[in-house]
Amino acid sequence: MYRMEDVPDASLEELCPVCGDKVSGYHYGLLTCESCKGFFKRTVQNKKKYTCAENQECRIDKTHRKQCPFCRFQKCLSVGMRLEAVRGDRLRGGRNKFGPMYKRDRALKQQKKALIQASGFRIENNRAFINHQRGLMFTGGLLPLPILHSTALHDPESDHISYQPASRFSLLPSNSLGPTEFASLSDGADKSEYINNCASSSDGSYQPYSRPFSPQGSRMPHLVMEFMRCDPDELLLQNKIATHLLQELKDWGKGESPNTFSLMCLIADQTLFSIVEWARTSIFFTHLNVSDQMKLLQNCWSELLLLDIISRQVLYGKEGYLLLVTGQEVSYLYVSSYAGPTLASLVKRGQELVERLHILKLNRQQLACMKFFILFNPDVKQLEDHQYVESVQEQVKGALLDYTLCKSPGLLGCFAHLLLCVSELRTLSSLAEDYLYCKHLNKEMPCNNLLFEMLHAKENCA
DNA sequence: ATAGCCTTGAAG
DNA sequence: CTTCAAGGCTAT
Repeated sequence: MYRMEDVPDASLEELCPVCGDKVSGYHYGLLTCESCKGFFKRTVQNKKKYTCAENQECRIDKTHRKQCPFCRFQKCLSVGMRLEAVRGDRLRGGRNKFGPMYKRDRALKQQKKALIQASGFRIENNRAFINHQRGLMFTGGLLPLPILHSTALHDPESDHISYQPASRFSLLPSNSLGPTEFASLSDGADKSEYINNCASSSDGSYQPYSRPFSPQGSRMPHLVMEFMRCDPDELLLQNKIATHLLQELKDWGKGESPNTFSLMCLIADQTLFSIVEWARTSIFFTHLNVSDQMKLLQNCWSELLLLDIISRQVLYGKEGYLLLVTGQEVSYLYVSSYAGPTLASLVKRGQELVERLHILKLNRQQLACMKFFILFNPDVKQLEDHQYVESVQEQVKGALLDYTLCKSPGLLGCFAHLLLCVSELRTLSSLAEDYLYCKHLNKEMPCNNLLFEMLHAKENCA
């Protein structure tokens, strides 16, 4: 019996993010199967136009992939396959500019594997995950984790927690490129490099999400595209936070491990760092002076943190489980057994919000807008550049409205519902802050961290 | 049209 | 030289 880490090339054990078939290598930006590689090539080379007979949401898997080329191609694009990697000149052989990216992705996977080994996680067989979602708890798992393991209520036999294989997410989404790589992609006049007109904006900058074959009705406002560029990639984030967490755990000492609550604080803290980093380097925010930046972040950190958690459930989560930023899944059964009444009701309302956003079919584009909407809150007191913040929020609102109307033309209420969700989020975040503050008063909170500082900063403002 | 296998050729 | 992701070929 093979263990995952003994398999010669684990990357080939992964599944095609488009259809779930066996991966044959890197093709057009990421690991895919041979058939989707061919399909993507044919489509782009021959400039094929497909239409969907259904509602543009056909399920694409190994058996159904032939049925709707429209949805298959949509999925190709949405998981991050690159139009630019299909050569306009049909030149054969050699390498293109994606080479270094593939190399980096390999290194990342290697690192992740090492991480998983070091931490005692057992990665699940992806095939098992796709085929037997129901039975997973009993078959795939075997996961007594060092993390999330210290509460007496957790029974390792019942496998409430499982490791979430990263390959469910797009492995190399368009926005995982660094700035230098953006530059190198956009100025490519290489003879073997096919830059599609539609993939480059008029100012020459790279626009990952514009697509030449986009169906009518999903044209993306320019601003939404800008937001998407600022949006961190889930897999990179997962790696970063998992790495950090492991380091912290090592520092913690061998003997005792932190309790579940402390662990959650560590994770929240790291997430908060990533949120601040996101804001710090984002469009519009960089134009503000530091003082206003601080005020905005102190105002909305908990909303953004909560939105991060909730959106993860909507976009990637599965029923009955809480998906952590580290990729682990925690059964709600476990959560509720652990939580007191306050936390339990928070979690319940959170789940309801997840459900509402799920029904609204929240996607990453809308999420990106919501984050900016929350960040640029003109209600924050004593802003030096109040007018600017207000105008940004108006622009964000406009972009979200445009995008949402394009996306679901029939559903006028969709936009309004999203705003209602933002408002519910605000309520929940305020409750969550209260909860954390109580924890702090009871001296149950670790306090040398950003989470604690944020909690404190607001208290001083109020 | 699809998808498995083949050939090519610049980068390392 | 070897690698391996690009395009090409062809039976289904």
